[in-house]
Amino acid sequence: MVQRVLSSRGERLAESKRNVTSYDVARHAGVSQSAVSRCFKPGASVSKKMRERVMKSVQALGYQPNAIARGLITRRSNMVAVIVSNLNFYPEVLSQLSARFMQRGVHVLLFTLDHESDVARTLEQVAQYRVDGVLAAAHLTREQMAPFHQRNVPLVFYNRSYRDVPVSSVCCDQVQGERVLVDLLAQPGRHQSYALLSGPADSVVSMQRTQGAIERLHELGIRDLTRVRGDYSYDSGRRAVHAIFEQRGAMTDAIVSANDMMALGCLDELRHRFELDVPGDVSLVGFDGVRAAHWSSFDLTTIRQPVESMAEAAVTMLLERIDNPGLPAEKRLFSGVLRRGATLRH
Amino acid sequence: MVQRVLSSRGERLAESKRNVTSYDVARHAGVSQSAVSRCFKPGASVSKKMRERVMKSVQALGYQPNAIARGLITRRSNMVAVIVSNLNFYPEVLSQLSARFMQRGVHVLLFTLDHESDVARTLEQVAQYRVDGVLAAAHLTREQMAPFHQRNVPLVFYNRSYRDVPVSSVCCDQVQGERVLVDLLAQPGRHQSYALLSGPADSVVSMQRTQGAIERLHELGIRDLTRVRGDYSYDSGRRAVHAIFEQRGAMTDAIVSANDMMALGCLDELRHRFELDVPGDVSLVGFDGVRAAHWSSFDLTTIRQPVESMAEAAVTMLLERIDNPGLPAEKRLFSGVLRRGATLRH
DNA sequence: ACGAGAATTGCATCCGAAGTCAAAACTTTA
DNA sequence: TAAAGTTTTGACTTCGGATGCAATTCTCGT
Repeated sequence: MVQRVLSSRGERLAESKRNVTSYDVARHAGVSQSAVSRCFKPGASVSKKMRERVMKSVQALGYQPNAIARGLITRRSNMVAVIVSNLNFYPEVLSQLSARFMQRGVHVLLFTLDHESDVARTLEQVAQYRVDGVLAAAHLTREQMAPFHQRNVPLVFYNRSYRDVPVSSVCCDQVQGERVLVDLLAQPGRHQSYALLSGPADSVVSMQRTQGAIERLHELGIRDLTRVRGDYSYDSGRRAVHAIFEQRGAMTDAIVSANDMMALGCLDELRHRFELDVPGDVSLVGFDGVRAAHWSSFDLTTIRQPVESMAEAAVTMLLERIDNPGLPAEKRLFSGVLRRGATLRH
Repeated sequence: MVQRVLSSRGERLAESKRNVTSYDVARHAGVSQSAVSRCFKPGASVSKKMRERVMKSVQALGYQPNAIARGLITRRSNMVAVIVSNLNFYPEVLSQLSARFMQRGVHVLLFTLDHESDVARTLEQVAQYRVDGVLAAAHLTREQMAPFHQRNVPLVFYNRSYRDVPVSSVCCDQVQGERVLVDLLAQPGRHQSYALLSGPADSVVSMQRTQGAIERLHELGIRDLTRVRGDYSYDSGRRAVHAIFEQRGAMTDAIVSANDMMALGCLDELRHRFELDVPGDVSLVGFDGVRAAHWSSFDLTTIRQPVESMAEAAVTMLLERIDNPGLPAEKRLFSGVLRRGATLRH
């Protein structure tokens, strides 16, 4: 009994809550549905009187146009998919992207990928929502991009560039950044023995940074270096110090880390576990310019990625390509900005 | 001439790229559109033969059901809005929420609010997209929630609770957490002079934490304390140390910070600028349990919010209410977990 | 092989807004 | 004031998939 009562009440509620549609507004205002629709289209042919009348009914009924229905007929969802590989690593980027999209009235459908997630299924979902464009801060294979190209859905990559695929991207110049760092480290007489701490094997960014460093070290005649691999995390940075010292004894006096997080892990482990002085005993450089690198406990020497400019560029590129599907793919490369901290020996 | 050719090519492209619909599949397979639709509805009445035939055409044409169109007819967008006030402050939360929603096949429409953003306009957007539910990790006024209640859109708050409004929320018990911290600090003979560093004036969480601390200090007979205000950031933590010492000279030997970020700022400033020993000269506690609090440079004593459990609870509560609109509002309160670091004098 | 009953399929309609086009209302001009 | 031109307005169709219902096909028992 109670159940029956509740359920009938639920039904009545359900009915009363039915969203008001443009038809409801039209009826209330005594005009046609088209008229209501036109009142929400900027630049449409509507008389002042009509607009007032309609708007009054809109207010009265609390009408909100249904973006889903609109999207169906206009074939424009006004949404973009933002795909990020792992939020923890660089939250600023997402924050920047989101703010800039919102500011331009574009909505963000967020997709996060971690190691367990099924990329194919995720991309299927992206496709099903008929987003107007895709901003990917994650690695996609060529096959995975193909559907977007076929459907003419603009795709912009953030910090992933594909040498042979004509796809738009906004990147920080990883190679050049590392070269700058290596040049600093390798000033004559400064350091004897180098270690290179790279990121996960499947990270193109890590690969580029590592390659950039190696390349420049080679050019400078330094071929002998310890190499270890981490996973971009603070903890892996700590572990890496052990791995380095195991390979070389405690000779190493310069560490090049593929990102800041690991560099901070190294720094803490060097100082607190090994009781070494940085930069006195070991010099250390990172890459990214995360907030914590600036903290006075660390004051890390690093290359700061110009996140604001890059986010702005990425958002602009994507929206331009949505408005103008004919635009060719374009790669924009931003230089990182050297931040001289106190983790580098003089 | 070239133009003409290109444009005609463009048109053909444009046509060929027109998304394939269930009608296209139906025609290709020689069945009705309904049949195609049913093949995508789990548990629908479809014969094996039919399903095979349809799926073959689906493969052949690369058909992807249009989630927008589906949403229009089913009145279920399968999207929830996640509203976060500022990504920088606690990225883990968003990461957790996103992963858990995705895992359950629910899509996340992300809205970020900063101080400049127009909350009303943002909420209007949320409403227009007919999301199935809203998860808010941001402060909303009662008036701002009202439309969701009226439309029966479930709303769950993350770490904001409203005393007098029957709205669902998942919170960490800020008050209890602070009491635990204060009890630790205030063990007999440990500290002489307390300072309280609170967060932004408009943060309810900060208010609760601050009140919790004050309350317990009062109960313990400690009424005399320095109070300063920060904005949750590391830098404001650093500045706060100056403000505290200006008010009291350097007497203060216990600082209660309303969050970890500010606590880390304090810690760095105390150690590196004031060359004080923590915990030797000053004890310090934070709140949140952010990653950096665990780093060996800091090893902060704090209360860790059980982010995983809270995220899981929030997601579950929201989805339950979407499936079952009759469920009453519910407030779930999680206790924080004390993390004993090394910033507290013995 | 036939008919009752169950399982499958297709037709028609709906969701809610936008766009097309012709009719209606309003302006201007002679 | 009527004709011609301009602006507004409304009827109808469309977007793409879901669903109630009737028609069809398939099972199975006799």
